[in-house]
Amino acid sequence: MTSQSGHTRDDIVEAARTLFYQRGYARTSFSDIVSHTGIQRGNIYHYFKTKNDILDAVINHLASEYREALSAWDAELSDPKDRLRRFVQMVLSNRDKLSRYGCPVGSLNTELGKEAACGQQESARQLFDLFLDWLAEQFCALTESRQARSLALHLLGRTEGISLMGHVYQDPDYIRKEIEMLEEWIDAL
Amino acid sequence: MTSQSGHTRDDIVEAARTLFYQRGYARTSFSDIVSHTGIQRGNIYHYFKTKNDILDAVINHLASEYREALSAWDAELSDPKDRLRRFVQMVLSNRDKLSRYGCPVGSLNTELGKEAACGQQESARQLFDLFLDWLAEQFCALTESRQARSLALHLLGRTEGISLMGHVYQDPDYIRKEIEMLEEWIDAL
DNA sequence: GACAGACTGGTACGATCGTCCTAGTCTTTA
DNA sequence: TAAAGACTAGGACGATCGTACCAGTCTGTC
Repeated sequence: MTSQSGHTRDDIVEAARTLFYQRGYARTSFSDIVSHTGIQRGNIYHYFKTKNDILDAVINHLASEYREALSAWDAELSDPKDRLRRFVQMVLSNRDKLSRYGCPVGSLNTELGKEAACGQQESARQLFDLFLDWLAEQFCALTESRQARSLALHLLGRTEGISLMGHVYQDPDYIRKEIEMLEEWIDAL
Repeated sequence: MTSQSGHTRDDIVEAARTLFYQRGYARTSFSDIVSHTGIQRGNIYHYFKTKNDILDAVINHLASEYREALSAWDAELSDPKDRLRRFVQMVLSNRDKLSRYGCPVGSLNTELGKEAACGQQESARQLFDLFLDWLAEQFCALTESRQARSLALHLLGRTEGISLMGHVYQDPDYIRKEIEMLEEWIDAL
């Protein structure tokens, strides 16, 4: 392997991503990552100086993953409404995980947005920006408007609310019904 | 004082309530509570055996506070729609705190809903139940329906989504506009 | 085949965590 | 006024936290 880092680094990021999602960042310790990967403390330290750096890598990993998904949708669908439908469809198809652990982006932002966290609210917010900008583009194509961003924020807020309540009440069926309402909302645009 | 506990206990609960809200439960330590109240460790331990017990007390404190507010609204307003408007109005008037720290109930549930938390998701969920049941009552009076609960869940989800996005983007103005939309939704019921 | 640098595995550190104990003080009651 | 029990203050406990260091191994290059 000529380029730096191999699968070991990826393993750390992947495990951390899952643990941060399922337990939250604060409740996940180095020891948790060690026991879930078999990779030793010092070895992890070789790739990341601090726990914060791991969080950084996880966020970047998520960001590129989401970017890929969005550009795949762009390539796959040309109608802005279809793209919006694809977006809410994602919530629907993830409803089991969402009702178990909540929205990865939403819960991460909620945690990092608190005081005296690690000061990475901005990085986490970028994950929202990714979707926000993409959604705004679609709305812009539908209604030539300065309110495209408002519509994007509205839709994001709706899906986040759905994820949160679906998580609290562990109710995939509620998610399904709410997503149907969102689809009707998109149709009526 | 004949009854057990005086203001000391209340001080602990009040400080913990604020700290848990602003920093999250996991990131709040005994030392934080000590330094924010001036009450010594051992003294706190006299009232609460574990940190979990403090959380319990905080949740109960919030619950009774919310119950009071709801019954005050019941006494003050008779029209179900007015009551619903009062509910969303609460979000509006709290928009500064909401955009700074998020929704107390929502963020607490998000944190406690994670794996390997302290197993108090149920207690935290009761805070939602409080509002959910009350909202369902109002919807029940509007439309004789089995879907009153669905409507209540919908409204709660909307407000939680608004709180979350308003928090992430620290945008009280977004909250204001979204609340206006919710008011129109109530009017059109 | 030896040198450099990426990588691994294990240990040790100081700090802080939540918990616990205990000696002393205040308040109530008989 | 003395005994009882609620309350306070402070320190100490073991465990675990994130961080740091280091001695070995693997691997690619000249």
